Amino acid sequence: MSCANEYTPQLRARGYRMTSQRLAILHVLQHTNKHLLPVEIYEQARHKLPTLTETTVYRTLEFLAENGLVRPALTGSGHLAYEIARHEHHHLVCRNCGNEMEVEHELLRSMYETIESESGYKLTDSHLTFFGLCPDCR
Amino acid sequence: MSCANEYTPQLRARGYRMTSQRLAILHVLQHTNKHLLPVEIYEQARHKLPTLTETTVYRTLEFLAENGLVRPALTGSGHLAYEIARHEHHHLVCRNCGNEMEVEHELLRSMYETIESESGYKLTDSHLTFFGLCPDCR
DNA sequence: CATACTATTGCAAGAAGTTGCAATAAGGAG
DNA sequence: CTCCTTATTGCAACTTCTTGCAATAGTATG
Repeated sequence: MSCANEYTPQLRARGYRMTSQRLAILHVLQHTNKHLLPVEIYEQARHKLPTLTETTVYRTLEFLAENGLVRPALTGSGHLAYEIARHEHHHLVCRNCGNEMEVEHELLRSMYETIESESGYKLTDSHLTFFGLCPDCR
Repeated sequence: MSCANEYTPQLRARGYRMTSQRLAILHVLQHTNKHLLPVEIYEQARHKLPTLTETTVYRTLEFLAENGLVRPALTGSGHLAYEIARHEHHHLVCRNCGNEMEVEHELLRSMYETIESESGYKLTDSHLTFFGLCPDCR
């Protein structure tokens, strides 16, 4: 079917199934390097799988995010967009021109530790978006 | 009118107006210590101002957030909730029981500096939510 | 390969959030 | 206090997102 098949065993191991819908959505996300809105994913995946519905796209994205195959990110306008889960990172968005760059999760490791020891919580994940002015706009 | 009147000069200074709608919404947020969803704010503010509409609530919250009077926060289910802007802080949510605590922004200062020097961006604000397991659930 | 179990999907209805535009009302000026 | 400018609101239509439920289709088993 597709290169996205590498994900099948990951789902199986957790008792879930690989379906053509999940495959189509993963495929779209694998072949872009930016994060996409649910509608954009729907439009693109529909080319491969015309029977796909928006409902399924929303549910699938939430499902894939819970299982760590994709990552949600908050856009500047406050909407959720998704991207394939590669190395863990966060986003830094320019408030002026909208330009974006990635912030390596590694940079935040010591902060994670500080928060854990101060709070007593065991951190599992986080949802971080930083806003600012890029070098060109400041 | 209300204790929220302290905000009037802040808006005036920026060329905006204080209105009964903004006052009612600020009032609601001032008298709770948790963050509220737009619908909840609408329901509560409506008691004081029955002519208020949901449209206005959404627009007002976005406006107040842009002007630093309220802060948006992402809930566990991925929705935006709002709270009055007091000291700057972020949220730590338990993935198991939903319990929440605040993370002082101060704790993140050195990370902010690291990000600024690595990226060349000037950070203005951020949208951070941490997830994990609270002491009781871990 | 046929059967059964149940995870997953599609549909339809509904809830939440957004947008354009004409009407309203802050608040500065006379 | 009245008039004028224009920021802000309410309305209505629309888009986006969510939910319940019956139908569908992966996949394990015999």
